[in-house]
Amino acid sequence: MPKSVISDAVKRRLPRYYRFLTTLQEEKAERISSEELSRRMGVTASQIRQDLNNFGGFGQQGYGYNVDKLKAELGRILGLDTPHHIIIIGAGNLGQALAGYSNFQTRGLIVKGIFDANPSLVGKRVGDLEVMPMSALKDFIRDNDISIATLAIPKEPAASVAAELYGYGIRAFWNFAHVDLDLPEDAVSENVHLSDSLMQLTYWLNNG
Amino acid sequence: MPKSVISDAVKRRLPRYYRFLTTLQEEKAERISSEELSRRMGVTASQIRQDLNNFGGFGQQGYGYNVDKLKAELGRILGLDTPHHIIIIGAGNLGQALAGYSNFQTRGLIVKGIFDANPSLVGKRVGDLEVMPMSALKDFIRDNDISIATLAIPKEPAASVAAELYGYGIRAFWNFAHVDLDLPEDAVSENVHLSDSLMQLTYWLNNG
DNA sequence: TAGATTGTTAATCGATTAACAATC
DNA sequence: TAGATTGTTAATCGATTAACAATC
Repeated sequence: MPKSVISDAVKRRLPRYYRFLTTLQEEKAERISSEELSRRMGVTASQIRQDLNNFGGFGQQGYGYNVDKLKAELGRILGLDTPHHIIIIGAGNLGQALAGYSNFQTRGLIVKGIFDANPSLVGKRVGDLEVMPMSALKDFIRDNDISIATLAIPKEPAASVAAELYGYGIRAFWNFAHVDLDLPEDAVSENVHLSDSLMQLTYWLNNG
Repeated sequence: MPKSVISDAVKRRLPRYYRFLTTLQEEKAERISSEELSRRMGVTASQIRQDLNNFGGFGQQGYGYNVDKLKAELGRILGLDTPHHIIIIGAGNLGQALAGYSNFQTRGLIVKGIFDANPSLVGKRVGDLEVMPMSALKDFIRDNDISIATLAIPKEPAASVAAELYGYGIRAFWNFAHVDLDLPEDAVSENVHLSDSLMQLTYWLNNG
């Protein structure tokens, strides 16, 4: 199903479609037209149809899209139909917050472990997890089928920690460290640079 | 200085330039050419020059860009030369983590207060702040020159809380609630939808 | 069937890249 | 001055929107 190449812009819109479909489902809507969805989402109907047709013809002429079916298709495309096991590196405030983020569980995203290099944090309870030392990483990743590592650590250790995790087989990095990771070709990172995001607001406050 | 209209794509790249300039400064680099910067950042030199020239000619032919000057200019454009006062709504894990986020202070972003609707959290110490009740919002905003409100709350109350804050004069919203805010024209929100971001990774794991 | 709405091709728009004259 | 590198215009590329034939 991944035909030719899907542009990054399209990929980044998929979770938003998924979110609106979830809302429609909660409203017990059975079907939705691209026209009606476009009004709700504030994008063009044309874009919705183009985006979806990158992955297949999920609609039906004269009818529109079946809400349940389309949501299931999007979930499948987004990889939400199979569970993913996640670890968090860094048990500071942010790491702890992410460990308890309830939105994940509902999407098959399971936080299996949390680690910290600081011995004084090791053993601390975080939700129903216990902070583990970095020395436990290798075995834990192997034994728990971990596919995503979250980096909730300062920028200085980020590169070497990422390299270590790569060595243990991790290929997907969710990076909150304020630095861009330089990873091998077969790995990918999604950056959440919080201060970059906040600067969009200070920019706007400054430049109207 | 905000000539014509700056595209969103350009605006979103500015913090990344700023970050690389900071690194160059730490390396005591005095000047940088668009060519050398392009190599470091993995973008084209042409794009760098185009982007910067939206705001003015900060370089010099035959020399390149002065690191200190360019960083200062970018900081000014991003509104980092004047302090911004921020409040955080929601003193859960995420709100607390954001309250303690040290990257902000260095950029003139000052967290002045944190609020929660849950009475059992009110009075709790978070760093050197104390959680305040929602009833204190109005006066606090007026007395502390608050320009940005961070929403670290569930999606259900997000719309009404944003409306309340708008009523108190807030025009910039940093939104972590998993919903898109519908704000009046003269306000702006920057969304940080964490699970949307994580889904970029599950997508990738699924579709290579 | 007729009406509605998709899937898809074509047209437009905007963003990125290339090229080069201006100039330090 | 000659060499280097910007600022900026022109060319290309890609993404968005419009249009409409296909079809449920």
